[in-house]
Amino acid sequence: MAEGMHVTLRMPILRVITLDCSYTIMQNAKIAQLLGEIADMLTLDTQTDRKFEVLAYRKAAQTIGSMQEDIGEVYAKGGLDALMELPGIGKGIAGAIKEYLETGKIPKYEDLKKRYPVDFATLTKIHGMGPKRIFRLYASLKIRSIDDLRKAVEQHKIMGLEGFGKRSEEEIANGIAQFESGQQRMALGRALPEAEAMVRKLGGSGLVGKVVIAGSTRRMRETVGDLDILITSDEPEKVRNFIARMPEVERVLLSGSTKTTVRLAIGLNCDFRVVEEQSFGAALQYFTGNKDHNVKVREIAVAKGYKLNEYGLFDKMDRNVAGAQEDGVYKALGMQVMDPEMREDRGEVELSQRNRIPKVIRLEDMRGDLHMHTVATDGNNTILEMASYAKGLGREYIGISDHSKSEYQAGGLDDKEMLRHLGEIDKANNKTEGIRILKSAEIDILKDGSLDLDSKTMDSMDYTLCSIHTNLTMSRGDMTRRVIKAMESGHMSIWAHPTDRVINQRAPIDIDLDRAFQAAEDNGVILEIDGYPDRMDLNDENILRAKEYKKIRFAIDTDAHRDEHLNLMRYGVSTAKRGWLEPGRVVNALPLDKLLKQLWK
DNA sequence: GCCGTTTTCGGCCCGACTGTTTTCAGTCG
Repeated sequence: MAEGMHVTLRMPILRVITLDCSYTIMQNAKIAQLLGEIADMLTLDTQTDRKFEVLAYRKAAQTIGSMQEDIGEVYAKGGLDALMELPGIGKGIAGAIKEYLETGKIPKYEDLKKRYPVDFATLTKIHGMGPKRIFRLYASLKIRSIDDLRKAVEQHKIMGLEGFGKRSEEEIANGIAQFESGQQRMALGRALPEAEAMVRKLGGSGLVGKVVIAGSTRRMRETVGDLDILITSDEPEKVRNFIARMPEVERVLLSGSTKTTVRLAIGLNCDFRVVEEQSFGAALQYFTGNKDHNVKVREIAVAKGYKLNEYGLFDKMDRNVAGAQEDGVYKALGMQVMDPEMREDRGEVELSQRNRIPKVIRLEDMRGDLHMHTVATDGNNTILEMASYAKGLGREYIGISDHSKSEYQAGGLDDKEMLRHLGEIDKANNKTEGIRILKSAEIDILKDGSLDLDSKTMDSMDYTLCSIHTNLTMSRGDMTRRVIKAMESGHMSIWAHPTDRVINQRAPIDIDLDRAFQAAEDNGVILEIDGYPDRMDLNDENILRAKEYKKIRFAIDTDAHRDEHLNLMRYGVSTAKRGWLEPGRVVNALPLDKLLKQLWK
């Protein structure tokens, strides 16, 4: 039966062990690096064409580098067979991994390294440097490391070498500078508004037809490496000039007839691509999916006798079958269209061929927002102002959740102050129509797992949000006990921003999430997806993992500290989409009466 | 080296841009 095919689908993300233990990730990263270097070195073999062997090593490196489960554990549990289950890993590479896990060395790597004693892993990270150029510099100047390279650039030894000119040397100098300034991926919350500002300007220029954001920004990944903006225009030359003069643009890196790449002042590259109307949908599809998603979609096209590229879907006679609309491309391939957030090759390609893409939460589903602050603590607006703004956004209810007393830097409230504040919420409710204001608080889970307010105070709220703000560096065991104790108190409705990570700034707390999720399920604790762009916590991978606990419910909140922050709901919803969360699991997608029944079990 | 709903052999996604070139290699996404 066709149903039996389910089990053959690879959905590695669903059995993910996330960033809990940096040690194991380090080991994966090391193996990925070695396999990548093998690929680099094989590239240099001029005797035989090993193009596809190189490709195989790269794919394997990619698989292991992006795995969240410890590769050593996979091997320990299932041996070579388990390794060969992984995409792109067959007998040969599985053997190499086994060798590394048991001896710390891969013989093939050691052999190649004798011939090419060069730090490919670092040097290939410099923009414009690939294996061939690196090898040439080694062969002629004995450059082995980034330090060697820097010296050679400073002494202008590179220009004049065969295949290198003045421009190449400048490019390398720029590449080194950029590498050393630590080219970190940028938080979505910073990159997306920048992209939207440029889209607005281009849209108002009178030079373009369509202008939209694509790439990882459209997929709403929590961090982005660069921006992609897609444009249709009859006047591509003028568009190029317009882009070069936008104040956001620091300098133009390259500019051709269809593609312009610029460095933005905020420290991010942005690709602008100009395409014809009839190719717009194909280009949007092409520049939105992640690499693996796109490879799979193109393979489906090939299997059906088509060719798919950014210009359209073409049959054997090179006739255009689809391309103007993105949906049209998927439909012509017999695929169900899925939201951009899902295009990460986490099983969506296979499901879409069988019309089985789950219906995930959408912004329109959100009826309320259960986490926000007011002037009573560290917010900027009053209860009434927040309610009025939320009503303008179409929310049916909000929950006011100011801080408890341990958050003294935020002006946290003690029991007496909190009770008075709850009275203020009652008054505000009486003055407001068309939206219900719920009584809550963001209550600290203290070091010992107790909660920061009296039971009596908490009992007079509609629900509680509980979270950790202090003692973030406890051991895994202590942290896990701390959270579980709070969950078992009977006074914890929602676990707010569970892992406490701040994107690009603070690592998540060390906690056994599986035990915590189990306790949440047992005690009816709702998990928050905090949509504040610095947090986005739970993140996509942890949502995928938590939703496997079938009774766990979620809340998607903004953690707003001023009224405009209530618009940040889209970050939370997109994160939930990336976690394949269905609306039935989200409590604040429920109407008020149903929500109230859910909040205290 | 990997992989299989046209294949266990013979394929492997596809195109843009640049610099240093006299027709293309290297790199990137």
